[in-house]
Amino acid sequence: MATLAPATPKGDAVASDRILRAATGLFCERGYHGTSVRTLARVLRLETASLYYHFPSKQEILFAILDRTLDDLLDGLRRAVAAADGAEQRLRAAVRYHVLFHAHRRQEAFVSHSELRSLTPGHLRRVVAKRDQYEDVFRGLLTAGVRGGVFQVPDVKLTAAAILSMCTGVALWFSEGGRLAPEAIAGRYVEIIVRSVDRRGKGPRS
Amino acid sequence: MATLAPATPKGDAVASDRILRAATGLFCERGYHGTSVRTLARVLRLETASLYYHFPSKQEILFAILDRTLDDLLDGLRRAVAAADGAEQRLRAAVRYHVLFHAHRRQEAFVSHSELRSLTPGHLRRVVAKRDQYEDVFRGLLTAGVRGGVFQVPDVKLTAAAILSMCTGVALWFSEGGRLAPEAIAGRYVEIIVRSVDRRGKGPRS
DNA sequence: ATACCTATCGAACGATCGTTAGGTTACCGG
DNA sequence: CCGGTAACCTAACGATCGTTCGATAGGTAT
Repeated sequence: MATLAPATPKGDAVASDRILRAATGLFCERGYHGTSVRTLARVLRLETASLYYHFPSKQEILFAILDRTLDDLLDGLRRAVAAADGAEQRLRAAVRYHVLFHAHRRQEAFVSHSELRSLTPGHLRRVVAKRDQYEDVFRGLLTAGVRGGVFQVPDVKLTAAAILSMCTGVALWFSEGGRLAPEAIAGRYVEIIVRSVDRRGKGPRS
Repeated sequence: MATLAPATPKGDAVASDRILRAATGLFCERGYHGTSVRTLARVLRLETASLYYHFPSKQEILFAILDRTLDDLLDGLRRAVAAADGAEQRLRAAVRYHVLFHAHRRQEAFVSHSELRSLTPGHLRRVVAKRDQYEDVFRGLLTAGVRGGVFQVPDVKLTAAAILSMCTGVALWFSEGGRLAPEAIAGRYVEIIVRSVDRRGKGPRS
């Protein structure tokens, strides 16, 4: 199984990691523009000026969150897909990984989707490039399945976007103490998606 | 077919509608907290103070956008569902309407989802109540289909959330001049979703 | 002891925030 | 021609914004 926890090995993190974690929580809850540097500092029991020892600006904090999250997401996806064989199993692994990531690392995932618009143009370009790579993996999986006669997908680009929207939505409502555990949710989502792309499904006109 | 255009009949709108339209665009692009009242006024070629003749506060502008959008959304959905017969046709109509709404009124739909967190607690409560009603319609459609033996859905609540996430995602990427027209997208989404809930789909274990 | 580096602090900068008070214009019914 | 009202204006309020400056405490190496 791929790693889902953040990359910090030790119990208490480096100062910059503490900042990023607190910022992720606040950006998730109130948004980037809705969170002041003073509020972030107060949560960390620091003075405002101290933050600027670790990060040159508020914008760089946001970028660091998104950049790390996208790296982990893309890296984990490639691992998960590489560990599976066959088009259907690969798609199952990809969907499962995506859902688990969005459940376990809900705040980071949510911020990474909701605060794209708060990025500086240069930062946005870099983040979007990684997100496109991520989407390309899913398109590749669908295309492979279609070529292999396992899937029936009329429009690969559209279907990939639909699948990702659906799975990413988990980050909007998932709650740790909720009715369903991440693994259970992932299992359901895998079934829903595999059904919808399976060759043996019903045709376009009933 | 249900009405998808905003309720303003005349070519040039009332002042408050002009404000709401401009605010929707800005809130969609930069977010609520990322949009200043002065920016909104400049776009409208008004002075800042003039806005306060039409709305008592910035917060009320946001609420008006979300409240109207949710009303239109819920009203249109009920119309669309009522015009169809049978569980599958009703679900098709609901999905189609939802996708068309999120394509045609992309900005309002996007703001209604992304700026929930910027609402005052009291306003949030009212908006969430309407959103829950909306989701209940979809749950009801799925439940009816399961009872009627048309659908096979192991978890209605989860599936409804998944379907709505998927369709709502259209508002994130839809572009008016894009490759696919709203009707084409809606058609694809209907097929994807109907396939995934159809009784005759593959079982949970291949 | 001295020099240095890391991490923090108090205090303040100019800019911008949402909002308000009070005045001005244009039109409309009588 | 007049009173009233709708729609807008200029100007400013106190608060908060992101950021910077210079100082300081504690640890480590020389």
